[in-house]
Amino acid sequence: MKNSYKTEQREIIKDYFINNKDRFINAEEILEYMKKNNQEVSQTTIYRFLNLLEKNNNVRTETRNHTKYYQYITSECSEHFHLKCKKCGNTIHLQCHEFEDVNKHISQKHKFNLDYNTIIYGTCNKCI
Amino acid sequence: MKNSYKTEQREIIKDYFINNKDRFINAEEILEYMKKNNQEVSQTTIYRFLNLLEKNNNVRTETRNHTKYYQYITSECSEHFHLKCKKCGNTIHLQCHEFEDVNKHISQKHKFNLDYNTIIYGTCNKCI
DNA sequence: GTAAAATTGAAAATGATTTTCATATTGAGG
DNA sequence: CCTCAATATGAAAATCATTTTCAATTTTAC
Repeated sequence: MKNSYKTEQREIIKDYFINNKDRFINAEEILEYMKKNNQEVSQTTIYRFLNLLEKNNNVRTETRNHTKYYQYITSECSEHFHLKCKKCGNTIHLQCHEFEDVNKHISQKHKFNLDYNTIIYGTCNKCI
Repeated sequence: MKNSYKTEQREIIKDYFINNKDRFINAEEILEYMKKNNQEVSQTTIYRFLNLLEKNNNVRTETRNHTKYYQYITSECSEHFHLKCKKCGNTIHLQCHEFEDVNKHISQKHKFNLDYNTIIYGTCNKCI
């Protein structure tokens, strides 16, 4: 990461993100996790690291209930789109050529480049 | 609106939304608009009305910089998707059969129903 | 090693939003 | 067109996630 030093705390937080890459996590959860594992960190440090990750585009974010949630962006998930159910929160990894074809169409005809880190919301059939 | 009374203030706020239906607006902007037009409202009332609109699915929302922005949902914009540039904020109204076809595909094969009020983020060619 | 750059933590500050509580307004049903 | 229960309002205080401040510590480049 540019202009940033490696610290043990940051590595642990990053690992926690990677081990929970299918979920969105907020500052409070990280703080609790660190406490449980007897890792000393102040919440200030957590917030600062989260801001850094966001600035460097290492995370997707989502705001619910006045609090910001973060999901680490792994390369394996940066090549397809994600459909997230607004009700149950379940996420579908959309790895299908149909959508890729439309993506190309949108890029060529509409001059717009969809962001793989965008989350596309809707409702899954279970939750209708 | 269910279980709600019509009040002059609410009508004015709603009109303001409709006259700015292509933009996202926050509580502060509404408060300023009301002041300029010598309409008495407390910010409490504005926040309460915004929450009501959200609960009733009358608005799309977006959070930037710790503040929540709202866009009124008009029927004319509830039948196609919206691509929003993360950089310039410009929005493309995606009225094309290609995307509609994929939408059907996603509904049938992936058992997922995209939400027309979802905003799909990316970057427009001007901003690359 | 050393120093400059970056990180840390505790406490205080910020600021958008919510809550409280007392008062005023709305509209459905007589 | 009254009445009353339901709902809306405003001012001030409270909340709470996040940021700032500032002094002290750690990291890494040279």
